[in-house]
Amino acid sequence: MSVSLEIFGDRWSLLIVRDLMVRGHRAYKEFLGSGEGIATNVLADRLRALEAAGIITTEAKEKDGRRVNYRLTEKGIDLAPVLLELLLWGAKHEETGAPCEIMAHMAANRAAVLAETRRRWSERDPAPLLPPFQSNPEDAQHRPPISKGSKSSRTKSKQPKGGSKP
Amino acid sequence: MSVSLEIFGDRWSLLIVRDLMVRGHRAYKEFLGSGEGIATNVLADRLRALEAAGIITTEAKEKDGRRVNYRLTEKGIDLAPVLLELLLWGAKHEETGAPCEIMAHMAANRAAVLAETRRRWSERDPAPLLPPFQSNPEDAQHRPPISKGSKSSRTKSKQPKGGSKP
DNA sequence: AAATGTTACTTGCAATTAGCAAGTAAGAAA
DNA sequence: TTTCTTACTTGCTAATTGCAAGTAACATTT
Repeated sequence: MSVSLEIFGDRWSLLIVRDLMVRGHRAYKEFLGSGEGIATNVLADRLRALEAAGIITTEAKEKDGRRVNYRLTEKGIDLAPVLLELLLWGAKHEETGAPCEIMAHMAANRAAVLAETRRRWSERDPAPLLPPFQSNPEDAQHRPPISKGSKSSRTKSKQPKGGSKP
Repeated sequence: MSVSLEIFGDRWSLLIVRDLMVRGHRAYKEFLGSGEGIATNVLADRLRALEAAGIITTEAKEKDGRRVNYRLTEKGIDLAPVLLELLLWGAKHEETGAPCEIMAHMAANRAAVLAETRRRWSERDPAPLLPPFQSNPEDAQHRPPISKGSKSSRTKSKQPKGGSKP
């Protein structure tokens, strides 16, 4: 466990993995604008570290030569149970903005949620499994039930406090 | 999740929780000598933060007035699934010194392991569930199979590299 | 083709945090 | 009464983080 925590024992690494896994993030700027505001140098550093640890890969492909595609490896997608338990723990014990019907469903159907997560990964399904939940529901614009996402068309607002935090 | 990672999104907090949960740690110096070598000021800070987050409690009781007893709260013991998945992930993907029969057993019997962990917590069972695994097996002195521990009678060797890391 | 915009980063610097060694106060043991 | 233990704190240095401002490579617009 201490070896594992050397890799993602920090504020950001697991959030990056979560963004890859449950939101549909592929590109650098998507992580940058991802709610909680990681600094760009730290993001670059974490992506490098995650790649070095074999948790993500970076493919510079696609027709647009600027863009880089980040993707989870098998080792990375195997973190899904950890992320799920962390999400459920947070939903139970901290006030996240996560709707409790969804959380109850995920808690009762862990295996199905994990299977769906892995399916989305292997099929490169780009739709987010979960949207970014808002802490204060009045500024949530449209929240789909599950796996039918608002395509993450988020403005680049900085959200200095009380931002999204599933 | 980002709220949760604000609490234990660092190198040490989850290791402290693990020491409380699966090794039998109660006292300050036990954490200090716990293999991976946390600095004393950082340990004091993390214990304070974990207490503030409601994950552990500190009782200054016991007949010896110097000693402080650290203990997981319900919220803290609810982290068991997260820790278990992290342990299993590490055993699968990183070379921890964890014997793979034990890991296979835990992977196949998650519910039983979690039930036993919670039982030990509620009954204040002080015996370690898992010993500190060694990376290089030649300096492992005696490794019990499961939940029948070597009472953590460890020398206070500093283990500067390649130490114990379940 | 030139100018402008995008994307994925660096670089430099201030502020926070981690790590180390050395204390110290309260209590217990010799 | 001295010495030992335990759970810390304090001071200092080194590393890490966060912010703002670049920059190189490509793409798009005019």
